[in-house]
Amino acid sequence: MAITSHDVARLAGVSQPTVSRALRDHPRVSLETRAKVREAAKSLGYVTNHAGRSLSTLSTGRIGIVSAELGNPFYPALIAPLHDELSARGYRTILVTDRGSDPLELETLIDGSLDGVILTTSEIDSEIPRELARRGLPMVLLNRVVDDLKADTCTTDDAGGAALIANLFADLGHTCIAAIIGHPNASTSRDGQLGFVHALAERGLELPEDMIRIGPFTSQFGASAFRELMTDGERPTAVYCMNDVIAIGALNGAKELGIDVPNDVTIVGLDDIEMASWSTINLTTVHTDIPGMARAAADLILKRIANPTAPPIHHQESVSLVLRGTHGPAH
Amino acid sequence: MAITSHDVARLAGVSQPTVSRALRDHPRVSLETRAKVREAAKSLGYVTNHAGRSLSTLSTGRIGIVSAELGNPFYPALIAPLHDELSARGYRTILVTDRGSDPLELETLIDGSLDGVILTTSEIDSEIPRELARRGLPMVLLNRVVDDLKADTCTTDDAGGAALIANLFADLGHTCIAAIIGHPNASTSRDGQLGFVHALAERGLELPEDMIRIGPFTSQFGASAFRELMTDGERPTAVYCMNDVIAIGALNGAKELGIDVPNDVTIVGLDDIEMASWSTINLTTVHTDIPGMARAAADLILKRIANPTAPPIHHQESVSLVLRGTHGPAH
DNA sequence: CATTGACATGCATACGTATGCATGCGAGCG
DNA sequence: CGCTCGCATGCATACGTATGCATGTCAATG
Repeated sequence: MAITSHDVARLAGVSQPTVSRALRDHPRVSLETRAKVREAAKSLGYVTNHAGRSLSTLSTGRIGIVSAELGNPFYPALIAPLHDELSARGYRTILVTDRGSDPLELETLIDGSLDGVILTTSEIDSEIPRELARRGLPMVLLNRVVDDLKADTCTTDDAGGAALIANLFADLGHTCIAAIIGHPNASTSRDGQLGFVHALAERGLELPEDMIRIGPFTSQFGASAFRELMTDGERPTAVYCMNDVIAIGALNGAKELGIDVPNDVTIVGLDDIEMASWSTINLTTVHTDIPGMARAAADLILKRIANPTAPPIHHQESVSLVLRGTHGPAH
Repeated sequence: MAITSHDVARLAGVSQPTVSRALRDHPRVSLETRAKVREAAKSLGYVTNHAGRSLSTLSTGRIGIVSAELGNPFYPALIAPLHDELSARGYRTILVTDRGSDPLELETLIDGSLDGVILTTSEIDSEIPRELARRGLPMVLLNRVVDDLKADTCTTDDAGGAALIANLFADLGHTCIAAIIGHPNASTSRDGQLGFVHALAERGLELPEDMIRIGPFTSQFGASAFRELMTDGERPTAVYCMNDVIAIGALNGAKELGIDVPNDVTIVGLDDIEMASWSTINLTTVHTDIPGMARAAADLILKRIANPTAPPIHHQESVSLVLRGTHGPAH
């Protein structure tokens, strides 16, 4: 059915190996033969079969990107530049959407169809990165990290970002402070929370238990957690949200309750996704260079593929405060 | 380096073909041997090599989804249920992000590494679907369609949705009506525009040239087009946006200009993505059953793979109006 | 006890490509 | 004119798995 290099060889009047060499510009094929083979291949519409090539070369030219939360715009924003960078370096990108407990996913990563894997949504106790490490598959942990694993990582300064916000709150005179935090098995949540609490403490402030809400990284959760915070017990005057999606959910919750932001309450996010800059949102948040982080991760995985035994590299992207319209002084 | 079925065979004391059969529960392998092989495979951590299997069976168990605009939340919302449905039916999903003129992309689709392809962002004159058709690769056109091609399609009733909006505008008494439309080489744009103009005409209304803005499906374009419409010449009192992302951009533009929605102007979108229901957005729009459409597309591609020569099927998803907070009567 | 048949397994090979090695050819040199 | 060398190409094979066919074993049957 499909056209093979044997078909091309027959048409060009050469052997199959010569076709293989000619199409990849092997220097030991005469220019004349190369042209003849090229023409035959073109006229037949020949495309090198991936399974055959991959079986023969024991490499695939494909890198997997594992992401669980495509619905969170942070991830598409991360994946697009990753794809572009890898593509420019001659690698194809396979997006593996990790939808929870699908055992097929792990197999997809280790069945030999990928040269390397970039994990973006690992949890602290994830088995997948450990299994990949065990099998020696080149891997980069992007964004979220896993404990006690010798692997390349590429992260943002979550603790530093949280500290920026803690100091902003302190500068604005807030004393009753709340936080809406992502699930704690994401390293970003853990590091952000620790960084936040630590920085508050340095300013003589604290984050009491009942001012913390923990849940998924969704706007729905942001909204419901915010409503809870504003209706149960004492009302906070400033709310730190672990990412922009949660923060936007909190803004939705405020709208529903008729609470004015920033006059009644300050809401701040983290990531600076594109939506945060929309006029209808106008969220004060912490900026990270997402494309820059993606390019660094692309670089790391290619280095790792080239040299599987080099010591692990840890790249950390710096952060900066973006003051927009959702913060204000304590009243 | 990697474990092969030969290694398992050696450990289990059987031949390689027996390993192959045992692991796939071939009935002609004794239960005893199956257990022995399973144990050997498990202890070695054996995973079937994809290239080998694919080369031998001439099928891959993988379906490609081609999407260009992951940043538009419509597509992740479409891809997630597609992935789930295909996964439940035993197929893996490969997301191929089509980033414009990358010639590698086409090769990725036709190099034999996919059993079928679902195209979500084809343009009317796209070469890719035609090339796939020429090569007889099973294919479904989802969301956007291509002219003069015998292929399965799965679309929403774009013209019907646009007509719902036209009638809403007419019912509300609007006479000065504008439209912000996506690029015209997307079939959804063309059909939506035609349906809109036609339905307006039936109500004795029209859409003048200078009330139309055409551009990409982004919120940035929605905002800039809206600002133009409100500052050049006569001001429309109702603006039809070709999708929710553009509509939200228009809302941003309105905010920047200090224009009140819906008192000063009516803005309506199309798709009913999740963001449209957020309290901070609260967009009046047209609802489509996105997961339902995805499931239908999954069904179509699997049917097509099972029977490549059956006549093409055209699935159309119906639509309904969702009245929220961005429409109002003409003043 | 010989024959048949069901059943379990192994052998050989195919899938498509890439590569080490051998071969053949022509030119250059002594 | 014969030898050597370089270059272009073909041959054989490897990559890992799946499958048609042949083979072997054992129990049941006449």
